[in-house]
Amino acid sequence: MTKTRVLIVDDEPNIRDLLATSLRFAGFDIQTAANGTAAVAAVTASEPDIILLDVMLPDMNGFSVTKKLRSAGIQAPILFLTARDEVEDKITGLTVGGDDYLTKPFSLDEVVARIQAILRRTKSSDAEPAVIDAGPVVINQDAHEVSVEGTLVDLSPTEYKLLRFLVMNADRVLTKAQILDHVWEYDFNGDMGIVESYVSYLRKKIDPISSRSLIQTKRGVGYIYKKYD
Amino acid sequence: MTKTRVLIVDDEPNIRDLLATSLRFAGFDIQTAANGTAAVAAVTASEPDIILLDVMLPDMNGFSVTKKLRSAGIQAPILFLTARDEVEDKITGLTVGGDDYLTKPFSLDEVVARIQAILRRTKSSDAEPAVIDAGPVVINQDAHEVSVEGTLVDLSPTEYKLLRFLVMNADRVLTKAQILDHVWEYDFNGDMGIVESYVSYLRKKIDPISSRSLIQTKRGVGYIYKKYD
DNA sequence: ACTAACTCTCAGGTTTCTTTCAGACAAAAC
DNA sequence: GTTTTGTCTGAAAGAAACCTGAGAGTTAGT
Repeated sequence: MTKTRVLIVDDEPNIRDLLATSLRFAGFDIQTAANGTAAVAAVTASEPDIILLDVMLPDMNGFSVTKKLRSAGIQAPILFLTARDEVEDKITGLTVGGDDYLTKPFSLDEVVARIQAILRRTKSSDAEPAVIDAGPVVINQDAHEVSVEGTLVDLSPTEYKLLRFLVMNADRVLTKAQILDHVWEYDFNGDMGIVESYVSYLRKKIDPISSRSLIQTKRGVGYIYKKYD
Repeated sequence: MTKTRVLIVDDEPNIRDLLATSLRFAGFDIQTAANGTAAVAAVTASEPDIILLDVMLPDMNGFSVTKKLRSAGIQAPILFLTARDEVEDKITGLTVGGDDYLTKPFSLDEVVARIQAILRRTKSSDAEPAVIDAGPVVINQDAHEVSVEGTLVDLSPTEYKLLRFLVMNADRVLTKAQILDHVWEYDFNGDMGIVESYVSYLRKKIDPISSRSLIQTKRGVGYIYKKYD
């Protein structure tokens, strides 16, 4: 099975590198472009399976790039990236078909999740399953629902992302730094105490349902979710 | 199989030498750089498999160096080194992908362990296995778990590091000085009595489970962990 | 505009870990 | 058998890591 090809189009080098590094680690084959013209050139060179496209580029906007891509016969789904205050006006009408959008600043874990969601919706055989079954915890990513031993639990957005990250890395210790860098938005610069807080919130919600302690503390190292006891 | 190449970037000559010597002994192929500029130059000369990068360098900080490296197309994972009091502010956003960080002062054994953990995650082929199976003692480094004859044992961070060091050097006598130098932080300046204390703690936890004495004393020399009787 | 829910920070409280030390103990030397 | 040397271990102070509740500030929904 060949890797899924992702084209990243963004004019900020920081974001490009951040996304490239993160997605490459997640197993994708990455290409980048800094503007619309380069993007159009890149897709013809090697057709990507999905495109990450910043809506505000120096040379042209999201509409123009999309139009150019589509008329060049590119059918790859697009995940639009946009600043929070541009959302309403710029995005409406863009996310047709399998497309979706994400507001900056995003969390790296969320980008990966969204990409996989799109791949799942649009054909692509090499897609991760929508349901993560990890012992007592089952996460349905399409429905955004979490159940512990069959019981549905109501989680806040951050709680959901944190649990998903822990569960996707089941049986492996994650440091607070790693959790912070993957689950929280990339521009977050608060302290790691927030991870402790959210672990505490999560435990309060999911531990009473289960017969055991699902999220364990590895003192001096981090946290771990164990699939089996 | 060719050796794993490690690039060490730190402005303190002491730390550089300490790391270089220790990692060379651990079987790595070492290169060093004293600042960000030299680091960028070094990676182009010979691409390393992993980079040890001090976050506070005289000419640029961790962000800048990382940015430069990434935009130069270097995809090698990075293990960031940082002073304890810089942690909160300087680190957030750095441990993307397979990256990780370690606070100074660290223990040499820990550096090697972290490097191997990163290589394991980033699938750099020539990686040590996550599970160390040494007779009765089995250490799962991903989960940070230790079992003796199948029974899980709960160890403190230092107990864990000590046992891992003994087990990784199974069937070889280790002097208290060696143990102190590898397991404790490099600036530790207490006496070797602490090794005795911790050996005692370990024995109290693991010996009752096993049918034999796992850590043996070589009077006048040091300690040895024997895989088989 | 009001309310509810969520995010984030902070500090007090609690638990666990580290380190030192002194006396008990064991092995080798004489 | 006694001394000397080296090792073991329990106690205890202090430090570090972690947990959690309360509250301020923000956002989202009605």
